[in-house]
Amino acid sequence: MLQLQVIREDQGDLVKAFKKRNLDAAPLLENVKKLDEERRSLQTRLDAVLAESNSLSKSIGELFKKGEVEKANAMKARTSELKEESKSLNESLGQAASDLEAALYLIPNVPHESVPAGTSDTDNEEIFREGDIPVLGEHALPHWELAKKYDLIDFEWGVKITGSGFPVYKGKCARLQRALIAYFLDKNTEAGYTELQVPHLVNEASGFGTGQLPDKEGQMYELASDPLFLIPTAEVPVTNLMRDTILDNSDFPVRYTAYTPCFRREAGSYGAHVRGLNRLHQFDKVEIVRVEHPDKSYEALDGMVEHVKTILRELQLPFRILRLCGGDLGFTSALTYDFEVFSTAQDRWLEISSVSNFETYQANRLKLRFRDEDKKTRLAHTLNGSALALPRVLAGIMENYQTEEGIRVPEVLIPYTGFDMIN
RNA sequence: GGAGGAAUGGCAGAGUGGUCGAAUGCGGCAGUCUUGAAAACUGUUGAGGGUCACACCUCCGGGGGUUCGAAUCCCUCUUCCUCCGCCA
Repeated sequence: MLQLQVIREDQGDLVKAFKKRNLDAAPLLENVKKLDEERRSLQTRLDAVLAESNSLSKSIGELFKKGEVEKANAMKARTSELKEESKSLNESLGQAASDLEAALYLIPNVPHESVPAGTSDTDNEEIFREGDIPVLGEHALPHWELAKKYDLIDFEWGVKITGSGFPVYKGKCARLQRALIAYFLDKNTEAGYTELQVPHLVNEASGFGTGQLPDKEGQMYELASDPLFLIPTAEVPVTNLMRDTILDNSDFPVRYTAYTPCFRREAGSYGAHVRGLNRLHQFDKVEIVRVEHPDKSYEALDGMVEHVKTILRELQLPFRILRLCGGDLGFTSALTYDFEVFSTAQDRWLEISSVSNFETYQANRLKLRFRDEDKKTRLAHTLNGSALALPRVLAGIMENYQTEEGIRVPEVLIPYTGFDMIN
């Protein structure tokens, strides 16, 4: 959530910035300002009542000590008046505070100045492209056909034991997936990220911390028997590790990587675009998460982009990088780069990574701060990215590496798979 | 799952109704000394709200209660520890 201070001190720049998101923020911001003033005025009044009550209590104590019981008892009358008053003020204050919070939750992150205006994914700005798109010929198959041909993924089995969108990977494909996970983790570790294994269930507080709650609970699976959620991404548990934390300036950079399955309830549409591995309820992903000094976060973002590039380069997959436009930018993100791999057999780009800087938006909810040079506590910046999401990388490899003899295994993965051809 | 015990500042650990935002030690920071460092000594050192700055207010695991007044008493929840049971 946005910092109140930013909204209080705003000179109209915010409204302008939110236009890129096609959002008329003026009424939202005005509402927040109004509620903030209400809250503060209630707080001031409550503080005054409590101050009087505190000092009376002290006097009463002293009077009792001196044995002036009558005087003390006389003062008690005033105290109980104050108590009533503080009780009702406190209730109003609680209401005002939660109204204010609710109003703040409605405001998305401020887009970075480099974010292009636009309404949908067609307005995203391509900033980089690399790799040769293989020529496959007419016999080329999309990955769901390849999965059948070589008996690699069983979607029906998944339906049988769970439901649609929960595929079962078999044989060499399962092995290939395991190889990719190990390879990604190794690359991330090499790049300075510390590997973590984290729980795949999180509590409510964690959902709030990274912004899945209160609005997007429909996207997460919730347990019926306990107030826990299956994680939609490793971002949630990993970033929340640092909730309610004050880092030291020397703790930067904080860099973690984690492999987890990801669970998404989102129904999605049906048709070619969600066939096969394109859209699933459960998939695997290796995530990278950073916490940075505000002065360094964009440098860090660039570093993450470069890092993902080197992985795709090694896998020899044709890819491009998009800078998301305001209309496509996630609610909590200030700047996001999407990586897409070209699938020749599907003749379309597949999103395989999303790298974002959240600036202080998540940190504000998380109360993730650091002590700066002057020893003041300030909010840190959080960033994360996929390095990488498995299913579409797998699809890209299957489709782009297919030959008459079978599916070749990318060079860098052979040490992990132990075989060089799936057939 | 059963029986006990515990939860206090970065850490350790006092504090059982007012003089407690909280002793003491360690750690951190600043200074004295030193060519420099260490040691020693001195000072300083929680977070949030509020204010031009003070004042003032809140916070001793979470929530509720008793009381003029709660870290301290009561209820409740959560978590941790010990013992027993079960189990990968």
